[in-house]
Amino acid sequence: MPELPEVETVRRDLKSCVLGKKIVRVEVRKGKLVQGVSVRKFKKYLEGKSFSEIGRRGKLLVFRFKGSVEKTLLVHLKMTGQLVYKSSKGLVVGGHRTKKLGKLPGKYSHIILDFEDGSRLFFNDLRQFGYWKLVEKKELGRILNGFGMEPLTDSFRWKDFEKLVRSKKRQIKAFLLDQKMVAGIGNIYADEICFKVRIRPNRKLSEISEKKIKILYREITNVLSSAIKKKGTSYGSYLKFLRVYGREGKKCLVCKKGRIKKINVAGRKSRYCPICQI
DNA sequence: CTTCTTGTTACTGA
DNA sequence: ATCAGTAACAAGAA
Repeated sequence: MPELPEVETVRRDLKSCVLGKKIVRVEVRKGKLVQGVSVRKFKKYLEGKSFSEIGRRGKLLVFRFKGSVEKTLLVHLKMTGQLVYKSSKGLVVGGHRTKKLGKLPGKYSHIILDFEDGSRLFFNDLRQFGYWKLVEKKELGRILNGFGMEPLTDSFRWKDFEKLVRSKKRQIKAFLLDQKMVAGIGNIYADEICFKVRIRPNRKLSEISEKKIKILYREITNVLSSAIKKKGTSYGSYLKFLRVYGREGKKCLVCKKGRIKKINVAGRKSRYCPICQI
């Protein structure tokens, strides 16, 4: 499941592959994954253009076109989306190869871009929740402004974060998952951040001390940036560093005593150590 | 066959 | 206004 670190990894990998390459053909196999304009207009808009920059806001990828500012392409991977690049020599970048998603194009390749040099970009999505959306400037602003604080940037300031947290009474897990609060955190990293802060995911923000809020602020940055260094969990090696996610029933790696519990918080499964987390 | 799982959003009701 | 809870989306796993 791609969260901020995975999406950032995709962004960095893709930047070195596709920027500046002319798109010569667009194949849309599942029209419903194209949003904002009709499939016909979508193809027409992309063909002949090239990307000048790839940005990111939370888990959303923002593709800018060279010499054309009226529209921007937004790509959301949701739960099972992948962007896989294949060079003309057959070198594959991104995604994670499994039996089901192995072939390129495969059963789950729904949008395919062909570049002038013979390389290709595949959008694979098993569950088809992801999307490619062409938006105008005005809507782009509206969408990007809808996200909350962007961690790992200078705008993620302690004073603003403290004010935000102090104005809410929700459970910490619900807060971390809300993209309008802090953008980019999903189920895996929310659990991992809660573990690092030693707070149970169902604890209300109003019950957390000033000291722990400061630790929370620091750990959001720490957990996300160290996951990026490992290229994330789904495609990279951060899996080895997970302390609670996917470890329910197992002994806690820190206290060696507690068994990781799994409870429902904010409609999601949440894992925590009943000894380390209060 | 049924039920559960996954992230996000829309909706409802407190 | 805020927040909790739930259905819906698709398809695979159990």
